[in-house]
Amino acid sequence: MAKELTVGQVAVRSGVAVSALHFYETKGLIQSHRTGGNQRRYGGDVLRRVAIIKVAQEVGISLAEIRAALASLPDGRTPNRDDWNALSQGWAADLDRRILQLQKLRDGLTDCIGCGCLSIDRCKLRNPGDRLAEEGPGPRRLVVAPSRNLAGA
Amino acid sequence: MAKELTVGQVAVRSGVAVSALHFYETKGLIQSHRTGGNQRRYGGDVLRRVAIIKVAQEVGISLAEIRAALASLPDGRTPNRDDWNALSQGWAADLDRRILQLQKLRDGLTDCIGCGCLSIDRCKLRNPGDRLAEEGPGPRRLVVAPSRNLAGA
DNA sequence: GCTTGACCTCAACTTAAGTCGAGGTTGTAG
DNA sequence: CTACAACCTCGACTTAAGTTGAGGTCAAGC
Repeated sequence: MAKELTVGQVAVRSGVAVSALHFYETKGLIQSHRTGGNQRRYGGDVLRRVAIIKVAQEVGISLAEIRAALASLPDGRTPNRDDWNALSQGWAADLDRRILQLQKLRDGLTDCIGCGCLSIDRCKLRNPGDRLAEEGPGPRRLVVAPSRNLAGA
Repeated sequence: MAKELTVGQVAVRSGVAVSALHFYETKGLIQSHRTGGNQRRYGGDVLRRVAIIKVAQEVGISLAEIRAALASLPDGRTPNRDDWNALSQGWAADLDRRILQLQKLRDGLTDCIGCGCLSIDRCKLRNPGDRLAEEGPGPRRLVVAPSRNLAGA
């Protein structure tokens, strides 16, 4: 068997706090088995998983979505290159969408804020791409982080 | 005087919940004066301010940063086009940085996750642009939302 | 002049992604 | 075999950006 890692070792080698590793485990993002004394031991692939988690987070993906994506990895065997590849495909596509959205936003920003046209009702920034189109008054749903559903990727 | 608006009217016309308007006021993002009966009344420019707040949020700017930026607007007079323009300049620049960062991330994603090179120590995604370079083990500072300081804009 | 809807304050709750500390156990080096 | 570092669980705390509700007041139409 490959060498097993303790939480502390994983923490050092992944650059993630022990508390975060515990947290990820409670959220089902990583797994461990326990020694007789109830201490966690990790297989080598946990480092890869943690790396994926951090990269995905940096890209703006929530832990819930990451969990869903990681859940699509094979359960029995160690994931191979194709498995990881499938993951990255979906995220790269999502990233593309997000980049496009930001570009649209940037292009509209100067126009909209700067020029005085920001009229709330017909401004292209306030209503980007028709979303939130016509829902009447009252609170809109929270649209701060515009990441789409990519759990199925 | 231009017509004054109640919170409810501002809520309907801006598409923001009354509770959010109260919240923005406690945070110093908008102001009101009060009637004899202690009810809020807003000037017309509040709609503009709220619009800016929502647009900026969509772009990923925090309320604290928005507050700082709005604080740079003239206090006595109603902000004019140039004032708003100065605001948008800084944010557009920040947006550009963010877009570039995301593009770098996307380019690295397939390479890094897909190809099997994701080695934690020397991966270009795990250490994008040298930040977080060498700080030893232990918890890193929170770097989930990579927006830079733009309060001064 | 009263009823009803809009408004007021304040405190508690929410979610995400963890951190921190207390109090107790394990494992390993000397 | 003992000391001490590393581990365990659990609950409370943090920040952002609000929402929800309780308990009470204001204002406008009939």
